[in-house]
Amino acid sequence: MKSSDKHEKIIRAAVKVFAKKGFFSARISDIAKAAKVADGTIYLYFNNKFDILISVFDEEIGKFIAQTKKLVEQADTPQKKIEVFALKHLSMAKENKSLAEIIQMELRQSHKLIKEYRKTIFSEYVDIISGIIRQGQTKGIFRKDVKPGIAKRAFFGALDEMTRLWVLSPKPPYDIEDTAKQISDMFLVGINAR
Amino acid sequence: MKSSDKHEKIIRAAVKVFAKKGFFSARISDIAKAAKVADGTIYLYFNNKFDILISVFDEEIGKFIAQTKKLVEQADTPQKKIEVFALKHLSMAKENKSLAEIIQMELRQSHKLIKEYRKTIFSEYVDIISGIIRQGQTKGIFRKDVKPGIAKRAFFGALDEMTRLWVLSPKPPYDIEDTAKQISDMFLVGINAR
DNA sequence: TCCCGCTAAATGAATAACCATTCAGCTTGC
DNA sequence: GCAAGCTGAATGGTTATTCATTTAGCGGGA
Repeated sequence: MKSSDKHEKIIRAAVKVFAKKGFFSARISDIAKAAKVADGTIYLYFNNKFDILISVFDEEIGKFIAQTKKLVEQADTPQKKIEVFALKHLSMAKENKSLAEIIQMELRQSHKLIKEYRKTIFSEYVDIISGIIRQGQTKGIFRKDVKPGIAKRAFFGALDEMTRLWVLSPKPPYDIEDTAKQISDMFLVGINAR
Repeated sequence: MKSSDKHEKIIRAAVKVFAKKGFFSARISDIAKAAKVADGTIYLYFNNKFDILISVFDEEIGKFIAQTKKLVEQADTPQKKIEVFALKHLSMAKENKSLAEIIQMELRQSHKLIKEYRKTIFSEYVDIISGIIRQGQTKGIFRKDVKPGIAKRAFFGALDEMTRLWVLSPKPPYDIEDTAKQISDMFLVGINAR
C-alpha cells in the first residue's frame, strides 16, 4: 500500500471525527476506526494528536485560500471581487461542511500554537479583502474614510457568522447565492463612495 | 465564611483560568489555586467541571444581555439603537477581556450542551438586533429588501470579529468608540432606505 | 514458475500518565 | 462539643503513545 494513500485516509477521517466530536473529545481510536487502520498506524504518519489537527489546517485550508485568490483575480471590478469572495466563502462551507465546522470550532481554541497559526493563515485570507478595498478606494469607487483594517474584519465577520449558521443547522436555512448577494450588497452600499 | 462568597470567588477564578488555558486544558486544581480554595471545595459549589463553565455563561452573560437590552430601549431612534448596541458590545470586550475570550473560544465548541446553550442564549442576544431592524423597516427608515435574519448576523458577525481582534491582541489596536462608529455607520448606510 | 529470505509497513495490546472526583478527617465559630 | 464548611491525598477511569510481534511485498536464485 502506498504511504501517501494512508496519510490521505487518516486526514479525511480526522476531519470527520474532529468535526463531530471536537478535537479534545475525539479519540485517536475513533480516527483510526474511521480511517480503517490500527491505532498505531496513525503514529507512523503523524507525530501526535495535535499534529493531525495542524496537518488538516495546512493541507485543506491552504488549498482553499489559493482557489479564492485565483477567483478574485479573475473578477475585473472591485465590486465583482467582493461578490466573488462572498460566494466562494459560503460555497466552501456548504460543500465541505466538516472542514468548515473545524475552522469554526477548533481554530478558535486558546492553545498558543493554534493562536499563532490562526494569526498567520487567517491574515493571509482576510488580507485578500483589504486588498480589494484599497484598490477600490484608489479608483474612487469606495469611500476613503473607511479603514480597510476594520472593513475587512466587518465583511469577513459577517460571512463567518453566516457560516456558523450553516454549520450549526442540519439544513441550510438560506440559499447560498441569495445570502452571498445580500451580504456583499449591504457591504458594497455601506462602503460605496457618496 | 459565607457560601455565596466562595461561589463568586470560584466563578471569577474560573473565568480567568478558562480564558487563559481553554476549558479542556484548564485543571480543576488551577481554578482552585486561583480561587485560593481546596480542590474539593469546588465540588461543594458545583457539580462538575462542565457545570462551572455553564455557570459562568449563565451568570455573567445573563447580566450583560440585560444591560444591553436596557440601553437599547433607552435610545430613541433605530439608528441610535444600532450605535448603542455596537458600542456596548465592544466596550464589554474591552472591560471584561477574560469573559469575552471565553465567549469567543468556548461557546464555539461542538459539545452538544454548548451548542444547545448557544442557540438559546445567543438567539436572545442577536434578536435584539433583528428587532431594531424590523422596527426601522416599519418606520420606513431601513430598506425593506434586507432580511432581518441575515442582517442581524452580518452586524453581529462584524462586531464579533472585531472583538476577536481585541481578544487576540495584547493591546487594543483601534479605539473602541471609533470602531463602533465605523461598523455601525457602514451597516446603517448599507441598510438605509434609498 | 516456485520458493526463500529480507525489509518496510501495519497491528493492537500493554503502558504510563494524567486529572476529575471523592471522602475521611480536620477546623472554625458559636 | 458539635455542626457546617473546608481540606487535599487517594482513587479510578480514561486514553495518548509505545513497541514487540505479525503481515505483505519484492527480488533473485534454482
